Amino acid sequence: MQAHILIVEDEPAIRDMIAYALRTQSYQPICAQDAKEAIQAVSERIPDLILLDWMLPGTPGIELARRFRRENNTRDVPIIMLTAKGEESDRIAGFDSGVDDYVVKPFSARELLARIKAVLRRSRENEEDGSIEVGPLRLDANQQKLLIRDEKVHLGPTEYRLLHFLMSHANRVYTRNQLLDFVWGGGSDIEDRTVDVHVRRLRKVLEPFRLESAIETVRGAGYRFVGAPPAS
Amino acid sequence: MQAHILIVEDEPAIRDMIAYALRTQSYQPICAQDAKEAIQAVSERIPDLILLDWMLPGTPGIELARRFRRENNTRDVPIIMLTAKGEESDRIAGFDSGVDDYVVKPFSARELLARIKAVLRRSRENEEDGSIEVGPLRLDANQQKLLIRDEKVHLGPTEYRLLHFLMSHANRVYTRNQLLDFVWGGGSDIEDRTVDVHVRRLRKVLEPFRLESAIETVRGAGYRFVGAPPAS
DNA sequence: ACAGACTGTCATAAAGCCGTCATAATGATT
DNA sequence: AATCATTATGACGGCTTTATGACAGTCTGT
Repeated sequence: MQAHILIVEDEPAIRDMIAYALRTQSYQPICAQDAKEAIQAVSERIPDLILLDWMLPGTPGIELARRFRRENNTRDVPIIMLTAKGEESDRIAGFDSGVDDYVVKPFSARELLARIKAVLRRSRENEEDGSIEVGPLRLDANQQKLLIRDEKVHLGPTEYRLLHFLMSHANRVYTRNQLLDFVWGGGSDIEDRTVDVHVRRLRKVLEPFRLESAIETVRGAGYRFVGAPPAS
Repeated sequence: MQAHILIVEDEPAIRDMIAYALRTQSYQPICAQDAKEAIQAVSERIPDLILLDWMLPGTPGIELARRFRRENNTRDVPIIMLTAKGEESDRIAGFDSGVDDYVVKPFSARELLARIKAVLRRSRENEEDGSIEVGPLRLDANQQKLLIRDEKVHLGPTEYRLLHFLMSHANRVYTRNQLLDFVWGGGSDIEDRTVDVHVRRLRKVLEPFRLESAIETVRGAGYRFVGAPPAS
């Protein structure tokens, strides 16, 4: 079944370029110039993926993304942001609003298609459950299992929840107490140093895969899960 | 070949949302407000799947599910329950065996569609006689017989149903209570530890074939049937 | 009513997980 | 460099969850 992809982009040249590229890969593009048209298009058919320009006349893209995330019908439709320049702060705001990926302009058709393919695959794999995939790590919600590069790894319940939380809030620092609240649940009067130990256990699990640095220590603050590989 | 899906739901907003979501995926929705309309609709055309609200005015959903299961025409139509906010006790209160899956409100369109897709796929696979084959295991629907590598093994009714459920929902973890719902049928006021014992009995049966690890324990969660062979 | 097959519950053994602590290592500050 | 503060690490005992074997009640068909 052909995937329908909604393009929300005001610049006609870019829009057409994308639409053309999509068609060559047998995707079905649907075009919208602005937020209004996008909403209209979605009401006719829920797309399988949305390409959303960051800078839109009228309603900014980020606003639209939030709106899609709020609606029940579209909550789970993956969104790829098209951002003008690689403003770090923009990207962070985008990820915060639940955007799945972003591509920085100018981008090549090949690059865009690769991202689309990856996001679609992920969403197909996760559609039956609440799995999370970040880099080579895949946390399967149905199975309570962690898959690293197709290898099954066993996690205890707490480790599972901790990793799940960190992965679904990647690139953001959490203090030990925040983690205790979110992962252990409030009320539990647990020594905050206990978090260290569980982080340690997670890292131990990741070690054989050279991924122990995925969980970073932020001295004086807490811990952070970094999604992007250290391809700096 | 469009799949026809009957929606039995009294809340118009939810009904419409579902119908809309179904149409976007080229399913053919048929709506019913209550048990009476549902029966009427079924008599006109047997749907490929039924979405059944748990709380219905008049005849409760569970009652209707039982009825569908009794009738010869509808015995094999898969049913997905739409249960109100995840009160475990609600489900325990009256799930009947034979419900294929359930979705907890509020649910997203994508989640529902994923479940529908999965259930339809399963039902197509088992369309013939209800037999299931996973790896070296073959469960014969006619007789309560399990064939392991051409050797027939006897199972008790409960063991049979438990294994049948696990095999037809392979690779997914189910809590003891979910298994009680699906396999024993709700309302049965049974100690959840009983599930352990039946799992034990199944494993014992599988042991001579070195297949006892086909049913995995997920600590803190429940049990899972793994389709892929463990080592070999 | 009897034999045989099944099933649910319980007690006990085993296994797995978790939180804490003591100590080493690392980083920051002056 | 010395000292203080923060984090990493390994070990341990307790506790919770599962596994397992035994047993008694129920049901079926004879």
